[in-house]
Amino acid sequence: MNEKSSEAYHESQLYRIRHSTAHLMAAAVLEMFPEGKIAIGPPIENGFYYDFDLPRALTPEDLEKIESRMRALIASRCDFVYQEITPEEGKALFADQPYKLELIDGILSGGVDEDGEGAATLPVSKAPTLSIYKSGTFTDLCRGPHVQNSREINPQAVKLLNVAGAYWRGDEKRPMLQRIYGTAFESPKELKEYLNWLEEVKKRDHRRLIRELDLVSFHEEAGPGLAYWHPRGAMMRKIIEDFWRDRHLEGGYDFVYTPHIGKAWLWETSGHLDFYKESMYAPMDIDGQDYYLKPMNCPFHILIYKTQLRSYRELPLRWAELGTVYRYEKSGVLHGLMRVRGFTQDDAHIICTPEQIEGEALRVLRFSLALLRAFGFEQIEAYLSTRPEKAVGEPARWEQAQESLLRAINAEGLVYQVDEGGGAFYGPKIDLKIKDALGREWQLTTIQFDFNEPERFDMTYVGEDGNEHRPYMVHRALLGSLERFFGILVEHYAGAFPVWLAPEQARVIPIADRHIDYAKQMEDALRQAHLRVSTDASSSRMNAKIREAQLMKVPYMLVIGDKEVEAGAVAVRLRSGQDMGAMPVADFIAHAEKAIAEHALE
RNA sequence: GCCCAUGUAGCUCAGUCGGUAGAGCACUUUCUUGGUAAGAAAGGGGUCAUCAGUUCAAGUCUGAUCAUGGGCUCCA
Repeated sequence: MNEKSSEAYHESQLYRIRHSTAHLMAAAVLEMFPEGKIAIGPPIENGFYYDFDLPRALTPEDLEKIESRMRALIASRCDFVYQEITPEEGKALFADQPYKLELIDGILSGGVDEDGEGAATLPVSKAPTLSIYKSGTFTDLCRGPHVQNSREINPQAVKLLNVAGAYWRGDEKRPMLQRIYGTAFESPKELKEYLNWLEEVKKRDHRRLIRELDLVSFHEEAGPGLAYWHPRGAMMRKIIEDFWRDRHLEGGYDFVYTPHIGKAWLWETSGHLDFYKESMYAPMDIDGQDYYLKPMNCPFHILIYKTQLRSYRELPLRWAELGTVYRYEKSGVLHGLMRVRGFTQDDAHIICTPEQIEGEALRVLRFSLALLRAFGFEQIEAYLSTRPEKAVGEPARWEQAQESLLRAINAEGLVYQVDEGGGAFYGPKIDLKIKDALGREWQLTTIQFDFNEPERFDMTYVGEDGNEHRPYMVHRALLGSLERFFGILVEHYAGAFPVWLAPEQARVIPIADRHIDYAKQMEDALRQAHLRVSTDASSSRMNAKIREAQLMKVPYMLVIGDKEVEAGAVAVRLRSGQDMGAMPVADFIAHAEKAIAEHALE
C-alpha cells in the first residue's frame, strides 16, 4: 500500500468501522474474561486485531462466542463517545489495566501513541492529550477515529478470523499476548469477496501446488527448510536458469563459480561473523580450522577480484553466479519455498569506478525490470533506502550512490517510495516489489551498494593517475532466491505456467491402443521441435487421460483417434478447456513455438 | 527463538467410553478400446511422527523431542 492510499484509508469510514469493531471485540472478550488485560487493537490492511493478556488460551469455539456477542453489541446501537481526560483521570480509569498504564506513560512522555506507533509527527511543543472512547460499558484509551454509533457497523459484514501469539510492543523480551484477528467491511458482499479472496490464496498456496504438481518436496527426516527439486520442478528451474544466463550474457555479465564453504577468516573479514553469526550454520572443524557454510557469495567474488592488480581500464566488472547459500533461519520462520535454509541467489557483483556508478545503476535497474517483465510481472514499484544514522563509508559516496539510484528510478519512470535512513549500515539500496495475480506484493530485486566490504577486503584498482583507488561495489539479486521466486511463480500462475516455463508443454492422448503408434510419432515430431512432451499410453479412457493432464495443468493436450490418424492431424485441446480442433502437427508446432517465443500464458 | 494448534496409508480424512486400525482418491493386476475433466472389479499398502511414562491393555491419557500450520520477533 503506498502512502497516499494509506492516508486515505486512515480517514475512511472503513477504517472507523474496523477500529470500532475492534473495540466491540475487546468489550466482548472482557465480558467473557472480566479479569482479562487489554493491550492495543488497531485497524490493519485487511481488517483489525486486538491483543489480550488472558488467563487461558482462546479456542476456535471462544471466537464464535465472541463473535456472536459482538453482534449483540452492534445491535445495541451504542454511541462511541469521545472524551479528553487528564493524566490523573487516565491512571485512575485504567488502574487495573497495566498495558494501558504503560501506554499512558508513553503518550505523556511524547514517545508513542496508543497504537504503539511513534508520535514524531505531532508538534513537540503541543502537550500530549489523552483521550478515551466509550461504547456501552466499554472504555478504551484511544485517539480514534470511530463511528458515531454502532449502527454504522453491519453485523453481517464482520468476521473473526484467527488467534495468534504476539509480543507486547512487538518485543520478544516482553510478554506474549493473544491476538485475535478479525475483519469488517461496509457490506456483507465485500466481506464475502474478501473471504473468497482468502480462499483463492489458499488454493494457490505453493506448498500444496508443488506437491500436487510433483515439483518440489521437503523432508522432515533430512532437515527442515531444504528443498528437493523433482524432475518437473528441476526442468522449470533449468529453464529459468538458462533464460537467466542468456540474459546475463546479453547484459554484459561474466560468470563465476565459487565454493560452498570457507574458513572463518572470510567471514571475520567480511564482518558476517560479527553481525550474523546467529543465523549462520555452525562451523565444522577441518584440520583444526573452522569452516563455515557460506551465507553470502560476495567474499568469494572479492577473492577472485584480488587475484590480480586491477586497472580502471577493465572496470566495470560484472560477475554473476547462481550461488547456493545456507542460512540458519529460526525454526518458526520457515515457510515452504518462501523462507528456507538453503537457497540459490541469482547473485552478481558489479565492481566499478565512481564515474561509472551512474551508468551502472541505470543499467542494472533496467536489466532487472526487463527480467521481471519476462516472467509476467508487470506491476513493479521501487523502494529507495537511504543512509541510516550509523553507517560506514564517506557521506559523499552515499550521496553519489543515492542520487544515481534515484536518477535511475526516474529515468525508468517507476513509482517509488523513499525510506529515509532505511538503508543497511554499509550502503543505500533499491528494492523492487512486484504485484502478483492476487494483488499481493513480493520483494524480488535488491540492488545494494556496499561501502564496507571493499574496505575490509582492501579492494583497489589502479586509476588513470597511476594511484590506487577504492572501487565501488554493488550487490544485486534480481529474482532474489530461485526457491522463493519459484514459489512466487507457482502462486502467481496458480500452477498453470506460461508455455515457455511449463515442465510438460504437451501431452499426447491416444483414444484407443491402436492409436498409440501414431501418437508416438506425434510425440517424436514434437520432441524434435524441442517441445517438452509425453504420451499417455495407459489403459485409461480418454476422459480420464484428459482429466489427468488437466490436473497437471499441461498447456496442450493432443487427442489422437481414428480421424486424426486418417487425416494425419492432431486434435488440440487447451487446458482452458478450449477445443482448437484438428490441425496438421506442423501447424500445432508453429502455434506452440509462437506461444513460447511470446512467453504467452495460453 | 516465542505463543497457540496440528501430526493415522503416497494424498484428503474418519476412528465413539482406552480393548492390538478404516474410507475415498492414488498404486498393482485383470476386464474394458472409448471422442474432450474420473469405465469396472480384485489386490497390495499403516511400529497411528519419534522416544519415554501411566495402565491388564494406548492411535486414544501424560511428558519430552521432531516436524508442520497460524502469528510474533528476525530476514546480510
